[in-house]
Amino acid sequence: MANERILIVDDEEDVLELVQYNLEQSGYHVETATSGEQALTYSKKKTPDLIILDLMLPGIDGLEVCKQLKSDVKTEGVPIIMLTAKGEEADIVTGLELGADDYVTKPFSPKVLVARIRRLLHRALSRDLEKPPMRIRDLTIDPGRREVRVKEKPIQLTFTEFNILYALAKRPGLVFTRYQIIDTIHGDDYLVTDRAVDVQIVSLRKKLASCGSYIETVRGVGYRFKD
Amino acid sequence: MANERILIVDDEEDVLELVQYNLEQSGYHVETATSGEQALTYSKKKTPDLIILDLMLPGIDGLEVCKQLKSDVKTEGVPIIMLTAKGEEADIVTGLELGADDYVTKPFSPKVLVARIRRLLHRALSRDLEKPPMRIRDLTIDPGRREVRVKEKPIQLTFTEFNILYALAKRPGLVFTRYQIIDTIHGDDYLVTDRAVDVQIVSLRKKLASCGSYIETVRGVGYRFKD
DNA sequence: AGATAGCCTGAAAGAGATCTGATTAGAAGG
DNA sequence: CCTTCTAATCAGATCTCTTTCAGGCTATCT
Repeated sequence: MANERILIVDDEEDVLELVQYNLEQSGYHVETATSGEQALTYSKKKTPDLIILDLMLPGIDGLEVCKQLKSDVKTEGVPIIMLTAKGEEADIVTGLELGADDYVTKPFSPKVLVARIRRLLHRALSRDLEKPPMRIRDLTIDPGRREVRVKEKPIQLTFTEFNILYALAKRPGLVFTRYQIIDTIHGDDYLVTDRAVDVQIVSLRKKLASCGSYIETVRGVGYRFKD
Repeated sequence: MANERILIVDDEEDVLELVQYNLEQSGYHVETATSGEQALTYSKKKTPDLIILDLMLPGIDGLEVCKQLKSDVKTEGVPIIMLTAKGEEADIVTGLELGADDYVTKPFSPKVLVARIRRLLHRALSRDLEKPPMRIRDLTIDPGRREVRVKEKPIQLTFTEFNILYALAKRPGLVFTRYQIIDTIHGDDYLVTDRAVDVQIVSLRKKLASCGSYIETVRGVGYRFKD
């Protein structure tokens, strides 16, 4: 409960200030970004607890930001509140489809915004626990407690190993290139060789023992989780 | 992997060399241009897969080049990374509005640049990966999972086999010469005999079994996918 | 500070895919 | 039916991609 970090993304200074003031009054820690890039970069580096996202942004627009955040393991769980101009119903619908959690139309009352924030943060806390474990034959992946079991026996995975496994297992059959894997796990410009992925895969397979073969190599392309 | 062609536009020789060296190390095929005019001419002749564009150029400046590229059907889809001097925020914003996809401020680290390039190229590529499977009578081609099925039975294809089949099947009825096939699979200047294509076709047909005849030989010209 | 765990790199070994060049089979045209 | 092309085959040579390993770096904990 202590002092959640909220990221506000908007290119208008006045809006930023207004919101920042109100949120800080309510006891939140506030960070700001004025462009889609900034928002993405920041989110991937220091995952905030909630994001307030203006849809009208120069460069990468809000919807795109939303989409990217929701497709990255690291940030997919972060609640997003969209800020939209009145009469942009189409955007609202798209945004919600892309995974945004709520929206507020401009002009808005700070009180309303704070109320929405409180609700979402509250919900987010309990949601992680609700994420049901996935079962794939002998393998159980529990994203809530970040635990993996092979034939009911718990396996110790490191942070990265877990993320890779989870990312692959969420889309069984789909092939991921090494760089796609890197991008999903760490931020976008995370500078590593693709060899790093191989090494993680190796130790994953080793730890998964009899389930190691669930991770298939697709020669010339990347890896995938067996369907 | 498939040797993407990257065009670098900058009037400073050192920058060109530095970038060219690093990109070639990373396996890209690099072309250079030292003026806006050159850049435009080249791009229209041989559409590159990505353009790195310095904004400070003699003659037609970078922003103008960007605008023209993005307004031409042939090149509008090509990702553009702008190179800007520090403190030219205004240009960055204009550039992004004109449709540029990313920017890097000078001086920059080659590693960061390579990471950005990779990201942009991926984005273009993964669109392809998420395409829905194609069905042609008994044959199913699923680009996302790089899997082919004949009468619902999965067939193991190698990297090249899959690429050839997919390329042909995307344009049924259209005849491809052997060299066109090579060009689509590997980069433009990939030096192999056209015998290599025959061999791949043969093993493709063998693996496709009853669907093998979907690939027709066009005597004296090349191959095509039966319409 | 020293120790430990996690992660990344680069080289080398191993597995597999791909290419070549010679040869055989098969079509087209006279 | 015979000639002349082009396509299909094949097996070994070559090249590429993956796996594996050892060493180093960083962050964290003691």
